[in-house]
Amino acid sequence: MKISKRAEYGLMAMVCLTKNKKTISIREISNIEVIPYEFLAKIFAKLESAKLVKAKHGANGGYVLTKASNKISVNDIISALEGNKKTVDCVCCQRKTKCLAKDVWAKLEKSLNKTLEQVKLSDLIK
Amino acid sequence: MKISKRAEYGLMAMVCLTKNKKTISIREISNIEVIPYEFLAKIFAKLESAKLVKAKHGANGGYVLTKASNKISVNDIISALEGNKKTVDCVCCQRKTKCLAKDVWAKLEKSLNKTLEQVKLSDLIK
DNA sequence: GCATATCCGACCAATTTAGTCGGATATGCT
DNA sequence: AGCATATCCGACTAAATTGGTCGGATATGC
Ligand code: SF4
Ligand code: SF4
Repeated sequence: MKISKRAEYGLMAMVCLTKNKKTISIREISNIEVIPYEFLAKIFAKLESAKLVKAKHGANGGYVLTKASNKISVNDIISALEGNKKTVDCVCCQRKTKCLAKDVWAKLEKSLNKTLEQVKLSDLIK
Repeated sequence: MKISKRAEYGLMAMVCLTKNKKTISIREISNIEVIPYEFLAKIFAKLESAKLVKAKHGANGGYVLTKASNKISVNDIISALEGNKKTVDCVCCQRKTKCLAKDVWAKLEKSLNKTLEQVKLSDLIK
């Protein structure tokens, strides 16, 4: 029940991106937010394949958001970065007792997503 | 963002305990729910120090709930078992930018607890 | 006093997370 | 064209966490 560094860095970087509006390079973000450069590069690779940002190669390149910041939710970002999306991997199930816990996890996950879905990137740059 | 086995087993065991009403030993639960015995013992140690269950030593011993099953929430159980309670460990913060992400984590955690608090043990034994 | 329990701490193996490195590829600029 | 500056990509490693084990101490019922 913990947010990974990947997600934390990712969100911070996205906030950074939102504020700047122009293309900004990983190197710059890495300096501003004090995030290991190589690690941040990998995070952006994921964000890109989730189509949340797009890259511009070459000199003066970097990343920009693909959508307006009020169209991107925190949930989008977390989902793109967090590998273990499911709160519990239900292998339903060699156990003798019929499982009731499952419903709890489902409920939890739903409320989790809902909460994170409500918060848009644009809400974070006040 | 994943529920640990500890918590999953713990919840299952508590449900098991709720159904039985009498003292039931770790050994029995371990057999019924197919959970490694030694591991389950450690889980119960934590549940006990959180005062959710109490032990009876010696022959025909085992565990019972300390409170009525409608007084114990899933959140109580998870909290007792999950080490990394905080979704993000905020070391606020050597970063240059003022952090806005923090509010999101706080909000997330709050909604998380609320959701799990609503579900009582007694709701799970239908 | 013995069988059956919980209790306790150290220990270990597997997995996951965080971070690194080397190099390929794409682009802007002079 | 050629160089500097970027992203891109995969393999690799180190540290932390998780899941699980073991040996023995302690408490209790019969
Ligand atoms: S949550 Fe329940 S159904 Fe799912 S794997 Fe665990 S015990 Fe089985
Ligand atoms: S959430 Fe924000 S304030 Fe907290 S440690 Fe991360 S960057 Fe710092």
